[in-house]
Amino acid sequence: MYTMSQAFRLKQSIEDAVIAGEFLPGDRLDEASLAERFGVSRTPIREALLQLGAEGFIDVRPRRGAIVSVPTPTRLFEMFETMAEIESACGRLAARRLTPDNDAAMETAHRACEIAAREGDSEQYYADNRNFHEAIYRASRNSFLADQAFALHKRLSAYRRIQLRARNRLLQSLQEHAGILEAIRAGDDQLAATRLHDHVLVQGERFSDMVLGLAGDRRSDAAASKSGTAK
Amino acid sequence: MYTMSQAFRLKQSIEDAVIAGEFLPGDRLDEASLAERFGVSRTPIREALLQLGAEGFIDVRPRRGAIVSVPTPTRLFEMFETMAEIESACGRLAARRLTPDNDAAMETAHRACEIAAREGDSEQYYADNRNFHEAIYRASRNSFLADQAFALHKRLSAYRRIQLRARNRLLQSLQEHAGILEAIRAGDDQLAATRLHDHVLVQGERFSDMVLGLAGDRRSDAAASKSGTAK
DNA sequence: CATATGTTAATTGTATGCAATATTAGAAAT
DNA sequence: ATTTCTAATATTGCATACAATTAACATATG
Repeated sequence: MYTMSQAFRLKQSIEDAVIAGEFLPGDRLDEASLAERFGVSRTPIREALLQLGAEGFIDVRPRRGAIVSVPTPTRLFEMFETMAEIESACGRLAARRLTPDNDAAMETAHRACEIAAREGDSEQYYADNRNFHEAIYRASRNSFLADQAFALHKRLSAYRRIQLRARNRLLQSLQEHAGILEAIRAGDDQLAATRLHDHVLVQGERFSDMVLGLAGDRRSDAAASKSGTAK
Repeated sequence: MYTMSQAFRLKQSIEDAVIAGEFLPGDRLDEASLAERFGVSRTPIREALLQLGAEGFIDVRPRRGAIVSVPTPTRLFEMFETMAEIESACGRLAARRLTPDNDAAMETAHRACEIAAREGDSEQYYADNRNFHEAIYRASRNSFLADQAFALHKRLSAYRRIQLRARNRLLQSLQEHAGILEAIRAGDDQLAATRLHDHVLVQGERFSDMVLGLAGDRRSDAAASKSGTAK
């Protein structure tokens, strides 16, 4: 099936590049250079950028070009809080509807995380962690909710990656995963929801604390627009 | 400020037309006729369609054009279930964080619903109902979550409208609103969440029952792709 | 030296043309 | 009459050209 449009492939490529950290928040994505880089005209590039903009991945300001979104610390916290609520919902449903297939998928992903954590391989853990969370999304047996969850997960990946650098955070994360699995398997939807909520939100809180440089205050976001500039 | 691009205006216009029911699920949105209708070239039309596609409002299939999405009954149920979870989250946060402004906004919207319901004006209730729910989204004091909620609310509007036609449903809906408000004001986040969840999900369940033509089975969605065709 | 202003350069927005693909209509065969 | 294959038709995808707007820069002025 080689019937896929260029614009769609480009959308994927640009998204991947952003997720991989090749383009940092604040970087400009001008159509001409991207067109040259991918060996196409501006048209499919534009179409890809507009779609990514509609998905919230990047900011496309009329007449002023596209940049990788630079959320304020407050906004970032809100995004993590929303992620926490959505993942909670997935866990709640998963606890009620768990099937053997979904259980096995979560187990496999969890085992992979365990290995990566033991070896302190944060890059690998980052990948396995994504699979673990995706397995939970699917276990909700609500494919629409799962899609929404995964989309937001991707949008936050740039920030989560930074958070998972610390080694002890890796082990703590793994332990939380175990607790989540336990609750889902016990069919305790309430507990699964709160454990997932806390697991996700602690990342967001730690991250915005990190960005703010001070703990416990998420109101002051004046210094937000000063981050990353293109090389 | 007349600096807004055509593509953006078109996106809004097409979205409005879909929400207003001018284009029904399944209707084809071909670039040429839309271009003629709006007096522009295909380019900005294409850009608008691609953006709407990225937001999930319409389906753009490569080389096969765009159509207004035709969710299967199962998919529709999943969307309502997701809406229920997101609205729950909004209500839960609102119950914890309620401010006088947000309280007043909800009250105003609720009063408007009350009048429309008493008069049996379902078209008016439809509009006021949207405001009421939007007031709850904002009361969550998480603007990102509120945006997500509103976006999904818009996507479902075509289906909710049909549901609200019945008069007794109007009065029941209003009563549920009262209960939701009560729980939020009492600061009972748990109760607010479950009441909102049930309020939203009952719509989804009733609707998919309606689509299926049979109650209690949401598995058989074979007849899904048979709905609306362009005139 | 800082600020304002006018001109130039760079970038985005839209239109048009052509190529590639899908859809439809028609003819032929069963 | 129904099905299948082929050819005509229509529609989408991409490239290019031009127009409109913004950003950058130099120059003048306080």
